Amino acid sequence: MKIQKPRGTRDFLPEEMAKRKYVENNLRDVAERWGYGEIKTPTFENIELFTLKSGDGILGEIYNFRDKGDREIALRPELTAPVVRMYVEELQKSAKPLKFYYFDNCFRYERPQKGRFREFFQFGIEIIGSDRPEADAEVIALAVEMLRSVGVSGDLHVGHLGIMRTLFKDILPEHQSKIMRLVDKKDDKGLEEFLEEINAPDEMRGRLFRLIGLRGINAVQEARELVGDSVDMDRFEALLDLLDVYGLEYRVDLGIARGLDYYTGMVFEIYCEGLGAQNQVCGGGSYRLAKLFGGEDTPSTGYALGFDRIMEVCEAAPEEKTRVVVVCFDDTRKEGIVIANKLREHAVVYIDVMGRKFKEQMKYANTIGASHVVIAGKDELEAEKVALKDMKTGEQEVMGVDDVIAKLNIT
RNA sequence: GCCUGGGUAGGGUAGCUGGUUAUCCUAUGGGACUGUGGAUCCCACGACUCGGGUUCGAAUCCCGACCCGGGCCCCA
Repeated sequence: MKIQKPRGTRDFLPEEMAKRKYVENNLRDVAERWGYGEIKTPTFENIELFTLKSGDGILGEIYNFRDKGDREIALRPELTAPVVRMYVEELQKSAKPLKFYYFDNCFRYERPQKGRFREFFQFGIEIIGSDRPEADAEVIALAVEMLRSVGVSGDLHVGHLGIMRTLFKDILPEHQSKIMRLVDKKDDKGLEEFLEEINAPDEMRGRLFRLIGLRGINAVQEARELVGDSVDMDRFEALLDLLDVYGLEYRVDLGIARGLDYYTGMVFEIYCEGLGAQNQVCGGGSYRLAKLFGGEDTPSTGYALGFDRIMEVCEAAPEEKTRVVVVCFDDTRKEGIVIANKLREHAVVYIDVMGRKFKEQMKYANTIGASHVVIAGKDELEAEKVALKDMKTGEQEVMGVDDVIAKLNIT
């Protein structure tokens, strides 16, 4: 029986890897230019790192195992928690803000479907140490810029959890989180029923429903009327102001709840067409996790891009490289290798390793789409030259290897 | 975990109202061609996802598992 890759995993062949690498490099480049430094955390962590903030309920979605030292280990299901762990463990006293980016694989035990795999890739950034609107705005602008750099445009939705939370500060925390979940799902009916069930005050109910329905430019003003003035309101307004400075198009959506418990302030999501049910390519917000992991309370903001989903929708592709095939004969194979090596300093060079005859080598050059063939035959070599053939035009010319290099660099 | 569609050589397919050696295209390796590619011809390679059941006989019908696609749940 043939061995197959595990469910929800993928192999990436050279052609696709070239494209993925290209997109990855573009994202990296943007992150670097904005002053973010790359970090790498372990592929697996102690499982508490992930259960601490989300409870045991998430165990069903985590790849976990007990190692030989009887430690409970989890393959990382996301990267925000590891980054904060790293910060708490070794960077708490560093100059703020800390700005990191990462690109790595994550694992979740879920039913695979379009844009969702059990091993998937996230490209994300975190900025640690600032709770100011400037940090929030920079993060959002960076997300949009990254997507733009690979030719992806999406709908940006921006919200703020602090505003909604002021509405039900008197409600039990577990009820709050259930409400957030329902809000995030846009399940108005379920929300109505739940509010009924926990006997929420009528007055609060009405305000909540009006709040999560708020959209567009007047949303802030209306929200202010609904929940009153607060630091969060001011910050949110300042944030929107800054988003205008960045020249971003966005939609205020106070109904974003992100389904997660740890976000505390600004939250945002970016959606794309053409991805079916999994249309979110980016999600993030500001949070306070450091304290939970045993550090000082520290504000942070970040997001993760769904790299695989970006690959689904992005058209960007690397330029085709110039390929050159060195063709030789049985009596010139060694000379061919030397010439190929010299040319490799300037181009992508192939040389026969199949023991093929001259004609077959030409054929191979054609199949791989070589732009040029360098023929190293006895006659040419005796004159210290080779023949350069242009595969498009069919023209051929005898010249020295240095001339070949010069010629290839021009075209 | 649930609902739904599907699984035949590396890729794409025919067969699927059960019945010889499972069809064709393409790709790949080799040859016709010994210093000039894309064409043609020939040869080779290579598949019924797995397991059980029904049957004299299963790629074909039934059940289960696995995997893929779409949707739900979930999405830290």
